[in-house]
Amino acid sequence: MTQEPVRVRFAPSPTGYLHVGGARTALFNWLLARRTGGQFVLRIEDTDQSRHVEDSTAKILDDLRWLGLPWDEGPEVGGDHGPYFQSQRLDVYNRYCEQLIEAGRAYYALETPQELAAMRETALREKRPVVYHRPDPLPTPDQARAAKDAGRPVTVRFMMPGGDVVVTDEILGEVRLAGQELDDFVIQKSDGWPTYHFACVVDDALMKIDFVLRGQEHLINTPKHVALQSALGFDTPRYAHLPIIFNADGSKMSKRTAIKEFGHRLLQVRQRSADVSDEDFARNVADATGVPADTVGELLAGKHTVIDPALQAVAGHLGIDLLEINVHDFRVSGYLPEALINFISLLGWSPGEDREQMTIDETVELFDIARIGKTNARFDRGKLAAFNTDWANRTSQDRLAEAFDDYLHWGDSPMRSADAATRRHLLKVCAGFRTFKELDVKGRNLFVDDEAITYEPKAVKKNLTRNDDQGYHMLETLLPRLESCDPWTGETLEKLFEQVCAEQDIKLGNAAQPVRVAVTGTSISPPIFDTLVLLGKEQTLARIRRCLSARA
RNA sequence: GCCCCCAUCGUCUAGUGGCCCAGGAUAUCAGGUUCUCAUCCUGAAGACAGGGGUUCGAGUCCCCUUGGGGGUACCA
Repeated sequence: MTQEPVRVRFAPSPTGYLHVGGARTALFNWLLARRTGGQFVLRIEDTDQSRHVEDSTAKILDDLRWLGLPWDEGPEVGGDHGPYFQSQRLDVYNRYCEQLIEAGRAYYALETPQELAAMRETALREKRPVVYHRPDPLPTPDQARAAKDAGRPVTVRFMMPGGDVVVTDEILGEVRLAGQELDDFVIQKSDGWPTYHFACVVDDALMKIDFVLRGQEHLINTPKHVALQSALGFDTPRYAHLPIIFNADGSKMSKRTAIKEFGHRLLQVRQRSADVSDEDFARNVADATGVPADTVGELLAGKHTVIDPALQAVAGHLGIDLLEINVHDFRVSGYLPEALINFISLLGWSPGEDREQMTIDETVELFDIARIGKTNARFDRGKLAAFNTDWANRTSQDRLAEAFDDYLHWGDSPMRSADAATRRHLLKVCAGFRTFKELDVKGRNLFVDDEAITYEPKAVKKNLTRNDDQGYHMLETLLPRLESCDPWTGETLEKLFEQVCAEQDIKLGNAAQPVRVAVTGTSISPPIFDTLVLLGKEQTLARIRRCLSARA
C-alpha cells in the first residue's frame, strides 16, 4: 500500500444533493488521505452556470460532515491553494488557455452547436467514430474575433497530439486508447468558462493533487487530461477509477428511478381502493395533503418528473417510501451515517478475511487501493437496512440519541414533541428497529392527540370484535383495575396484567392486544407496558374509554 | 455505429494455479424465543456465464463468444 502521503480531492458539482455514488468516491478519497497521512481537498466544480442549483453547495458540505468526512482544505475551511470554487478561478483558466493558444497547442473553433450535431449525425450514419475533425486551415484569432462580434459562438479547442495513449490505472491496469479516437476537445466554452476537462486539469496541478481517485465514467477522459498536462508542463498524477454503483435492478441510481418506483407504488395503492373513481381518489388525497387535485392527477398519470414537496407530501400521506438516492434521503429516512459509511465502503472494496462490520477508524487502518475491485456494484437496500440495525444495536445510547434528534429534525414526526428522556426511553424499548423511520411509525401514535387516533378496521376485527367482542370485554375488565393501579410503572402494570391473565387463564397476548389497539389504533406498537408508561395513566385510561365508547 | 472497461450464490463479496465437490454477509425458505411489529438464535437451499486453449493441475493465466456497464457534449 502507498505509504507516502497523498493529496487527493473530491470535486462535486453543485447541481443537486450529494449522491451516494459521490459519497462513496468522497469516502475512498478521504480514506486514502487518512491512511497515508495526506490531505483531502474539497473543490466545488461550478463551471456550468445553467445546471447550477441554489444552495446545493451548502447541502453537499452539510451531508459530507454528517457522514463524518471532513476536508483538510476547501470551502469554509480554507487552505493554501484556494479559492476552492472554480467559479472564482476564471482568471487562472484564462491565463492557461491563452498560454496554450500562443504556444499553438489550442485554437479557436467556430462551429455552432447545430453544425456539430449535423457532423455527429453524419458520422453515426456512416458508422464512423464520432470525432471532431480539425479544420485546415485553423481559424485565425482575427476570424474568431469577427465571429464573436457577429454574435456567433466561439470556443477554444485543445489540439490533441495524436498517437495512441496508454494510461496506467492503479485499479484497472493499463488502458490503451487509439489516437484517432481522441479528438480536439473544447477547453473553453463560448461563454468564456472552462470545460470540466480543462478546469479539472489546471486545478489538480495547482492544488498539487497527486492522486486522482474518481468514478469509472471518467476513465475515457483520462488520456485527454494526460495530454493536457503534458502540454501545460504539469506532472501527471496517479489515477485510479472506481467501479460504478447501480440500483438493485441494475438501473442507474437516479432521481428518475426513484420517481418511477414511486409511480409503481402509487398505482398499487390506487388499486386497493378500486371502488373509488380516479377523481374522488385524487380529491381525497388532495384534501388530506393540501396538494392541488390537478397535481395529484398528474402524479397518478405518471407525469411527474421531479421530486418536489408535492410528491413528498403525497408519498407521505399514502405511506409510500420514496427510494433513497441522495445521502440526504438516507438521512431523512433515519439511517445512521456510521452504517451508511460502513455499507458503501464495501461497495467495490473489501478488507478480506470476511470482515464486514467496521468502524471508520478500523476502515482507515484496513484501507488499501490494491483491494479495490473492478466490477460495478448494485446498491442493496436490504443489506444496508441490516447494517443499520446492527449499528443501532451496538451504538452507545448517547450517540443513538444524538442521531435520532437529527432524524427528527428533518421530518414532521409527532415524536418531535417528546422530551429527551422520553426519546431515550423509546430508543431503548424499541431496540431492533431497521431505521429511525420504522421506530417513528411504530411509536408516533403515542404522541398525537387522543382525538387523532383512528382504529384500523383489521386490527379492531382481530383484537376487539372477534369472538363476540372478546377484546372489548377484556377492556371492560381491565379498565377499573387500571384505574386503581398505583403507582403507574412497568412493574405494577406487568403484575396487574399477569393477575388478570391468571384469573382468566389466558395468555398475555389476549389482554395486551386489545389494549394496544385501544390506545394506538393499531396492532403494532412498542412493548405494551412501555407503551402504557409512556402514555401515562390518565391518557391510557382516556384512550381506552374513548375506544369503548366508539364501539360500533 | 465506434471506442473502452467488467464478468464467483438474487445482491455485496472472499478467493492472486493445488488449502475450493468454493468461504462470509445480506436476501429467501424452515424451525425456535417473544405481549404486537421487529430484534435475536438454529438450520436449509443457493454461484465460478458459455466455448476453446496453457498446465500434472484453473474460479484463479490466454483467446473467442455472450452478457452487463461506461464514453462518444460548448455536463461534470
